[in-house]
Amino acid sequence: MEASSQIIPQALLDWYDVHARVLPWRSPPGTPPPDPYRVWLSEVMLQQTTVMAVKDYFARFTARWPSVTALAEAADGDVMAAWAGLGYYARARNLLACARAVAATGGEFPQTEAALRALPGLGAYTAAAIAAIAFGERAVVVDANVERVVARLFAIGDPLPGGRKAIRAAAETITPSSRAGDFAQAMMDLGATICTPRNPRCLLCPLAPPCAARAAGQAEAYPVKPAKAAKPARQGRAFWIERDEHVWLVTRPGKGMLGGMRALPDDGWSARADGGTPPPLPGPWQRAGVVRHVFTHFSLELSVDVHGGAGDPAQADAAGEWWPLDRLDEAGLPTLFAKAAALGLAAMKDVA
DNA sequence: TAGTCGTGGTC
DNA sequence: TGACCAAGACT
Repeated sequence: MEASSQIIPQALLDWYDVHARVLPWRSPPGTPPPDPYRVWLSEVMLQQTTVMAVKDYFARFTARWPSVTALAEAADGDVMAAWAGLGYYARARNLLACARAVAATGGEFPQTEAALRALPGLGAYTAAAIAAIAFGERAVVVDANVERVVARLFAIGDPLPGGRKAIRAAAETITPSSRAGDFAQAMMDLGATICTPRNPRCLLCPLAPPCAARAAGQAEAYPVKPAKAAKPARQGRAFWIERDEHVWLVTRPGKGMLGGMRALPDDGWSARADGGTPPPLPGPWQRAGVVRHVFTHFSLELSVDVHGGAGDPAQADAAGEWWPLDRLDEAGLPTLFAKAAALGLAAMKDVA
């Protein structure tokens, strides 16, 4: 590697030695790497998710399942319920699949980027990140932070997603062969705290001297992103059926929206269309309220209706279970249905 | 390649 | 207040 290409990583690592964030899944700069299990778990949780949101979940998961073999032996429903509220539930399904694959091959994570990439839920970013952080491999780690830092550093104006090829090539040129994990985490810390999407703090940036976008006074203009499509507004209904201090809950199909999660029965709303399928019991139904929830690609106005009659959905050939109200917080409802359940619960209390 | 897939914080 | 965004993966 030429001397000039080491200036950037060296400046970044010097900055990281002083300013590294202290995080539960991280070891301090220049110290031995953390347990690969904790690196893997944190990386999966951090996909498209903020550090603040992950912290509590990481603590609960590691306390309950201290190793990958312990997690591999967990029941599916327990893991899904523990993940409830964190979002992108395919990650939890893949987490279990990955833990079981690792446990089945001896309980040790593979130590190379290529082998990690083959595991469920580990894409290009996560495989590279684990290889670098847990095993010290010189892997080119490119997440949204790195994309932003590199696009600005080299003033790469090719719009995403096509511009990712040029960004990756540029990232390759500044990735050092030593301290691979620290370098990757330093890039992400820089992107999270200094080289932010809006109002970057260039005056505090250790990479300001060589930064091409900064020199042009155009840091915030990079990376160039395409305009986003408008979100459709959908409508649907959820149904609260209460008997003897229990509520009727279903488990959603394994794939698709909120897949594998417990939920209130609903009318089949989706990103593509409003709901419309009939309720699990004949009426009368009474409107308890409306929940407004915004997903990544659509918004939903979900009416919550409570049942005011008799009948048993279990005898109406519906798949589900009676869940005790005093343990509702253990049901692992995703946020949308947790909000809906709060309305249903309150409405029934008012009646009583 | 482009669409799908959650949630909560920020400005 | 709404649009943007976060340590992306999968199909």
